[in-house]
Amino acid sequence: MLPPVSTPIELPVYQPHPPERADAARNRRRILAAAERLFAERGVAQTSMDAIAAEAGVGKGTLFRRFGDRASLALAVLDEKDRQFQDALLHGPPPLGPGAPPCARLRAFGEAMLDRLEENLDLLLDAQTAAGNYLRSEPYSALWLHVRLLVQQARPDCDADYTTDVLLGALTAPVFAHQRKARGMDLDRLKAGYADLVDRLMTAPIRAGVS
Amino acid sequence: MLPPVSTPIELPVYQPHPPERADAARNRRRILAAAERLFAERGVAQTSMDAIAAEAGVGKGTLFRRFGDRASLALAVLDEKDRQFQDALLHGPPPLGPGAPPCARLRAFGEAMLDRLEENLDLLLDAQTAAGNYLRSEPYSALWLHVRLLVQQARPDCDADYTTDVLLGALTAPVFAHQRKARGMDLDRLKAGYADLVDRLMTAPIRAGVS
DNA sequence: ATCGCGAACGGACTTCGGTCCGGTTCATGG
DNA sequence: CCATGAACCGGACCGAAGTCCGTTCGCGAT
Repeated sequence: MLPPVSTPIELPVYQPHPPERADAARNRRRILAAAERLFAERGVAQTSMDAIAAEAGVGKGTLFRRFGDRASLALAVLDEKDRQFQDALLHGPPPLGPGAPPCARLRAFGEAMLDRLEENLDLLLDAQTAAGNYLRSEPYSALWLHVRLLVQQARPDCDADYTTDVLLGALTAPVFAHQRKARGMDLDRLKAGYADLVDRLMTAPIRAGVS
Repeated sequence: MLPPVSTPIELPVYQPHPPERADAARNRRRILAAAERLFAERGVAQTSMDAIAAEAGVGKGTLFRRFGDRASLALAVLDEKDRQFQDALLHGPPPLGPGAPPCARLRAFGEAMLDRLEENLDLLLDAQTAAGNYLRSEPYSALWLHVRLLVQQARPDCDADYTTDVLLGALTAPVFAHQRKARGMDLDRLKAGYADLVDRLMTAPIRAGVS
């Protein structure tokens, strides 16, 4: 039990970003602004990369140089939008922020994430549809570490890595979209379901035998 | 508590498939064979739809007419490969098949699914990377109903729909790929984690309060 | 102020998934 | 055996993602 924390291949090395050139910074801002605008006015799925480049007054090559691919751009736009969410987690008031017991924080986290999904579903779908590259992204890693820490505090006797994956897997954009749209489950039901999930995972008897 | 089973928009109507024309059937077989061959010999990701059409000696239009899109083709190929898995679930020996207690069947199901993921990861990644169209597919629905039934039997006092999503969410191709490749978790650890997940979800105290 | 270099730029180009539509083929009724 | 129309075929075509590479330009050094 309790397998070691695996840091298998590459741990997140500090990247000393050689300082960004002035025009590069300008273009990055332009691109993000253009993307945000177009996403808002005609929908994420209806917006091509060419259109964003044009709207930003920038070549396509520049766009891809800075953001790599469509999913990463979506992620970057999203990142701007919920930077506040990011540090509500770290420095905000309880129960989302520090100060509340870990279980309560996990529940609050789920609720906040579900609201976020409801709010930015298109963007999140786009960002997560790169066949798992999303799971390697920096924003996801941050969420993962956050949850993992809480899990470890609340339930030191389980495989925290795995449990974290389960909890975050339940807050995935495609799953959420399906629950919400195809099955018509409403937001409150999902919140209740998640809260119950946390409860059950965190309060279950230790290593229950077969049933 | 216990929200009603939602059958929101369209329930699966029986489609009386007007009988398939001879040439159509022949081409479908050719395409599946070609796809399987190319996937095997040069990898799923490296195989374009054009290449499959060419290998099958068939026009591109035909390919897309029969399978709709890339993900669906992957799913069809997969379906051929694990038809046996499908009915091991329904008619095979316990604990996978009927006869064992639901909890045991859920654990066996997870183990089998993980083996399946290990075996056909590329194919499954491809099939599931259609931004959630996979979740509407027939094979997925079958798995979902299977798990849902077991959940309901093992734990009649919870939101079975939601719990089912959680259990299947933990067996998703992108998550599996990330656990396996990026984090280097081995298969046994995942199996243990899933079994423990089932245990915790099914044996947790009823409606535990806050902690 | 000038120079030189490497990073940044941008748009033509390639690739590939997916659609369209005119021509062909299969199955059925006469 | 033939007429007929529905279903099917195939490849030209399209739009969008992502790459390439010759050109430009910011910026530290002289």
